[in-house]
Order: sequence, then C-alpha cells, then structure tokens
Amino acid sequence: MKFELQHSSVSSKARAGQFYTSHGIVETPVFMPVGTVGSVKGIHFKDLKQDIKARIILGNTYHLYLRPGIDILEKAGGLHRFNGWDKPILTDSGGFQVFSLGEIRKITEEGAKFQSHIDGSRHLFTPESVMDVQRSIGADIIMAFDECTPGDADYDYAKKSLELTQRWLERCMNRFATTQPKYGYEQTLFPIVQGCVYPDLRIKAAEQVTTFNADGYAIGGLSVGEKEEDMYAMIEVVNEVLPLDRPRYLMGVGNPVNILEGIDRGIDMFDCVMPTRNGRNGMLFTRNGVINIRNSKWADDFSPIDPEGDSFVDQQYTKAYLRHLFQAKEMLGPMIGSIHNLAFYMWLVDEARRQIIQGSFKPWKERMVVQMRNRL
RNA sequence: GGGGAAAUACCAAAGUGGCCAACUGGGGCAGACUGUAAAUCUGCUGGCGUACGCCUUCGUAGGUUCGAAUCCUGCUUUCCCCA
Repeated sequence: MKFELQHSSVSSKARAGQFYTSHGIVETPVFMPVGTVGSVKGIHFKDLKQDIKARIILGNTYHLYLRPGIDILEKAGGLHRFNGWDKPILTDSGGFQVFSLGEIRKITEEGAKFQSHIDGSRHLFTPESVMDVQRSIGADIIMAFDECTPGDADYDYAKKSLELTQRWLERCMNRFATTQPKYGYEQTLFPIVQGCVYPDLRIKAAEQVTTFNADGYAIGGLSVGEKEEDMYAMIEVVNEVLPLDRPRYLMGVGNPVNILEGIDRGIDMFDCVMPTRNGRNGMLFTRNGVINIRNSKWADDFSPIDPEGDSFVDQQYTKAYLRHLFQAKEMLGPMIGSIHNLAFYMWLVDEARRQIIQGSFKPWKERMVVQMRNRL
C-alpha cells in the first residue's frame, strides 16, 4: 500500500496525503465510519457514499467472526462482496474487545479467551488466528492483535501489557508474512503502538513497530479513560518516532475537537463510534457546537437541522421535526442524526485537508476548536 | 327508581392507622456516550432551598385518634348491575 504525503503544514505537524488500496484511493486526513458488524448502523451505503462521502469504513474481526462467521464470509467472497461496499475496508482486530468485554475475557501469553456476548460460547483468539480471520474477512487494512491497555493502568501493568502486545505483534507479522490474501487483492497490516500514558513506554513501542517497516502505523490505547492532555501528549511523543512517510492512525478517537487536535499533531486517520452512536441518541455535532435535539427548546424551531451542513438531511428536515422523531421514537430520527454527524465529520476532515493545503490550517483549527465546544 | 363499586401526583396504578411527599409503569425534563455487549444507559419529575430541612398534598366538608391517603359521617362525581 503506497502512501503519498502531499502537503505538510509549516506551523503545525498537520499533513495532507493519500494512500492507495485495491479498492480505491483514500485522501487524508480521513475519518472512517465504524461498521462493526459489516454495517454502519442505520445508514444505507448509498447515503454513505454519495451524501456522506465516506472513503473507507471499519469492520470488526471479533463481531464478524462470531456472526455471520468465517465460513459465510468466505463463501460470500469476503466482506466487500458480502455487504456490497466496494471501497476500502479496515478491520479492527478484536483488541478493543479484549479491553471492553472485561469480565468475559481472559488474557494469557497464548492469546485472549473470550465468551461470546451473544450466546456465552467460549473462544480463543491468538495473534495467528486473528490474522487468519482477517484474511478471510478480506479487509484492505487489517490490524495487529493487541491488548488495549486501560487509561488508568499503573506503570507496571502498562509495561507488562505493552510487552505482551509487542510479542503478539511479532507473531502477527510472522503469520501475515506467511499467508496470502484470499480474494486476489492486496492486504496490509498495521501494527499498534500501546504504552498507556507513559512516554518512555510509548517511545519504546513506537520504535519497535517501526522496525517492521509497515505500510502504516496505529496509535491505540487512547481515549480509554486517561486525561485529554495525556492523550495529546502521547500522540506528540509517538509521532516524533513514527516515520513521516507512512499514515498514522489514531484508533477510536474521537470527538470533533479531538480530531482537529489529532490532525494538528500529525494524525492522518481516525475512527470513532461517536458520530453514529451519539447521533442515534440525539446528539448532533455542528461547526457551531453541539445540539441535544431532544431538548424542549427545539420543539418549535422550524429552522433546518444545520443550515451550514452539506448533507441532504441538514436542509431537508427541521429541528422541530427531528426532535419530534426522537420523542416519538421513530427510527428515522436516529438515522437522520447518524447521517448528519457522519457528514459533519467528513466535512471536518475534508475542510482540514483543504486548510492544510492552502496553508491556513492552524488559525482555522484554533477557531473551530473554540466554536465546536459550544452547547447550543 | 333500586343495588353495588370507586375517587391517589401529568396519565395509569400500588398503598388501606405511624417505616408516605406516597411503590411501579408511561409520559415529561435533563445528562452520559471516544478501535460499538449501546436505536443504549443514568438522574430528576408537589413547592421552596445546593443541602440538613421546611411547607402544602391522596374528590370535598367535617369527625375519631397522640398520629389519617388509610377508620367514621355528609356531600359531589364516575363506573357497573337490575328495573
């Protein structure tokens, strides 16, 4: 997978670039909508492509492995063929589930033992099996199997956790190198930098991953309970070490402010459930701040959802009507909320890219960060 | 016309002498959500106060009692059955 760095900001570490996959070119910075089980919840791909203009979406190894299962995905000819999304897909490895499934999971040197959240059945994920599953899913970019260290971990735990992630990474790389794609197009593997909020661990982690000369690198284990300034500090520390000529992917982040701060620090790729989940729950992100559309003050506000927004839902529907849909628990409400938020996120990264290219990113970002913190 | 049952907060509905400003649902109001165990979860919902608390409430007017949403009497209203 080739990555081209097109423009670098002078007053900031922000960059604009693009990478090439078998399913198309992805311009960066980019936001990747999360489609855990092979679907971006509540959104038709038609809208995702034409209106939201998503360039790449996520899938999740753990969820897809449990349902529909590997045999179905292989019979379908991979996830692209199964769900009909013909643009790039990135799959997360299940490392985050190691973190989020808490009680129903156990970590050993060999791998992670899970109980399915669906039926309680027991499963073992190893670095090798996770590579194999991701070969079967057929994502363009696949992720190493890691332990996502909690943000409040003490140094000792974080160090041991990182070392396990590092050993698992070697096994992932070996397995990946000795297996082939199943559907005739290229796949690439991104390692993940862990190390919690400890700079020396983060540096060690970043140094280790770069030795594999991967096509891109991810920073994981952030926005998982640590302080926001710690997150930014860790991004800065890690990006000092990661090579400039490869994309950097900040996993699971974040809110619109986090994204601009990430871009400012040299991040190229983001994913987060926030636009979809919060949109489903009535929280709208706009360039002027956040709207809780369920609030009674919108009941008779017949202005468009977002007069400045460029999604069709922003102009088509009024705030009062959208609030009504949420009050009435109509499924259209969460759908509109999700479309709006995703379109806004895509606008945000596209506009950031434009500002980087024309050399005005920093002041624009500073203005946006203040504006977007408002509560409307 | 005769007989029976019931009236509780925005709605529905528990409670039938003190642990009741009153269970629980719904509705309403607000909040949370960051590589999705989430179209989910949390809090509040008589008034005033951040709070300890104080004040006014269980159709209505009286009464019994140390104490009443709960017991008694009148009235009002609603529902059911028989004519």
